[in-house]
Amino acid sequence: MGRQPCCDKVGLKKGPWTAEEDKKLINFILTNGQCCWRAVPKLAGLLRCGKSCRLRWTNYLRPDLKRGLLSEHEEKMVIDLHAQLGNRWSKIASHLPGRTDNEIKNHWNTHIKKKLKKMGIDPLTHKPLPIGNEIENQSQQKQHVQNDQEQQQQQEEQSCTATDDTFEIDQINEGAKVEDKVEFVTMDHDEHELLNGFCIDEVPLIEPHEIHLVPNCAPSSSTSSSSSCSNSSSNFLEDLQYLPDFGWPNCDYSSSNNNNNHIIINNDTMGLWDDDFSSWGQESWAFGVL
DNA sequence: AACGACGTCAACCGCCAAACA
DNA sequence: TTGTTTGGCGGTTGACGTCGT
Repeated sequence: MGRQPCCDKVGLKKGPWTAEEDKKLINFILTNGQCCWRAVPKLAGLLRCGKSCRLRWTNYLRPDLKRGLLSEHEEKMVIDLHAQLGNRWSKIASHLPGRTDNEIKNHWNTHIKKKLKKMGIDPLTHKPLPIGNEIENQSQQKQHVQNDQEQQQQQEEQSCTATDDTFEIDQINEGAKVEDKVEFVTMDHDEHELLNGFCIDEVPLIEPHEIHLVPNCAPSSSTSSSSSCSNSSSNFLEDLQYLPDFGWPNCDYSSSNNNNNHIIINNDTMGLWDDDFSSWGQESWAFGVL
């Protein structure tokens, strides 16, 4: 027999998350790490489906998330990657540290699509839009492009069995678009920059004046500009400062700065996170409340 | 000030591949 | 080997905010 069902979906809450629920989920994950999501709602005292918890965490609560609009460079990367990968948002997101597939997908649909159209570029083909008869041709073109993409994808799949990103990038760089090479070169640089210390213009998930997740070696210098916290989640951040001791095995509370209330988490305490946050690439982190 | 249209984005839905018993 | 569950993904929805009239 297989495993137990994810959730019975009876009496489970749906819709926007409340600050209280967020707090419970954050508290649980920080205490226990990410284990099996099915068990999370029960153990965390949430009337939510495990899937919903996972989504909330990965798309909104994860402390390594960047918030706010995508920078121009990130936008450019998304466009380039979309030209090569199509609507494979998770793949695209994997090249943009701190961004989720959902976020990129939304940004694409709401901002980039329009921008490209304004510029006379078809967001599907990434080629100049035909002059006149645009609307009539679009549906036909969509179908055509879809077929082309499918064919291309099939060819890709046939020609390679490896699926890791490095291989894909190599393939992409060998692909038809020469100009994209430049973008990937700069992306590597950017990724490196991001992984080693969060880029300067990043907008952290948690309001900087409330909670900081910063490299221990470099005190936070967040210059967030226009963080737009969602309605339901703005209050929980304030509540976070009242969270109980998370019980990090080797948390160095003694070294927490009284002014900033930073809690220093050494790398060897991050076992719980290894699966998902290895990309943080930091020697240690400070998770604190201002 | 009131209303409707439009834009944004968090959350849900359904499907699929991988993992598991 | 097979059936079931889980986690992840992309598409879609709907609530909420903003803008224009």
